Amino acid sequence: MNLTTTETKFILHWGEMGTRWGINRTVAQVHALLYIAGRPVPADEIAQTLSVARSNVSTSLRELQGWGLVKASHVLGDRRDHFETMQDVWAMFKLVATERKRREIDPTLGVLKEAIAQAEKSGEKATREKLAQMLEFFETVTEAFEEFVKMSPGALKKVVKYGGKLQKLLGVGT
Amino acid sequence: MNLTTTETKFILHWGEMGTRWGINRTVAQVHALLYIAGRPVPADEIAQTLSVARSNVSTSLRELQGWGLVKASHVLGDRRDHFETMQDVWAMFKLVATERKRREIDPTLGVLKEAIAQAEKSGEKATREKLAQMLEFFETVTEAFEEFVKMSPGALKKVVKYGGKLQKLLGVGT
DNA sequence: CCGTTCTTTCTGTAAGAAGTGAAACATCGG
DNA sequence: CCGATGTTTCACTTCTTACAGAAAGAACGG
Repeated sequence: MNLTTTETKFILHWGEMGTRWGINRTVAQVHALLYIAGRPVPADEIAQTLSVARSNVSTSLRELQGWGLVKASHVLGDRRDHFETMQDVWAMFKLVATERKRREIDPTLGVLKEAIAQAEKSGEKATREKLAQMLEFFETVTEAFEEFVKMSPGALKKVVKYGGKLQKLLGVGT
Repeated sequence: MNLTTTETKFILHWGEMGTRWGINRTVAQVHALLYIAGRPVPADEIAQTLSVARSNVSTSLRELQGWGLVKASHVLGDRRDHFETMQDVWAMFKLVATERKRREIDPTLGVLKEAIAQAEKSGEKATREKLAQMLEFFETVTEAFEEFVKMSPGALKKVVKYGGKLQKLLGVGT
């Protein structure tokens, strides 16, 4: 697959973004490539296009499949696995966000709850209080987030549009 | 400073969380420590408590100050700088989120816009369209996010509480 | 000023993550 | 069942980042 300069620029940037958010550069690049391609691509073609080892692509694809971002598909007359990603950006985001919540936020909630119980038992009042505040924050944001990802993009846009008014309606200041 | 097991557990977990989100482990630990301490702490005490090099603490504090999360303060009769972090979790979150948006999302919007213009010029219709969708997504989410951080925690809770009803009110499905 | 205390910068080392290529493994057609 | 094709796993290398410790740099007290 031959990339135009535009496509290359996008893929490289996407890779950088990935690293900043704790996602492997190659993984992010593979995903970007599949998004741009918009069709099932065989692994070796990905490797060639991105100039990375075939094995590296294999690992990255497995990772992406683990996130539910990529699925394997097949093309008639071709034994090779092909891979494609969803073309709906909002759906992509939901997947990743939900999965990260599950993998990272939920365990954090657990740790906080445990720590609070422990602090309670050993009479560490100040620490207990701080952890409780943190827990409350996480719980609120988590719930808000869950409402958020339930929305359709259209709904989201309306909420943004009327956001200020809604806040007034609810009688809460900024 | 002597940490209880509860505090240690929290600080270690916070460090891990940091690494998963592209934040240096020590930086995150220092921040957690200051949050738990809830009072100005001198750098050498931080180093001792976390068992890291004094220089490492210095770098981490500088980083945290860059995020606006930590500020230096002074204690009468002590020449050493002391450092403290805000105790309001919501405020902390706002700071970090806003700053990350500035450092990472905004440049991404720029790259996308450039790439779209370029794709337009060179007639890459499909690519242009995909990038445009991505840009639209980012813009919508960014706006939503801006409404979000404007809210007080109280407002947020109400929105969560009435979230479903609001969506119905707006006539948008899930 | 000069010694003391505290802070930051810098350089080398160590730890960790990412990536390659070879080898093992699987699948399929004939 | 065997050769061909495609995929994954694994051991090793490379690259990056984090960290420690030394040295340099400030700030202050006397």
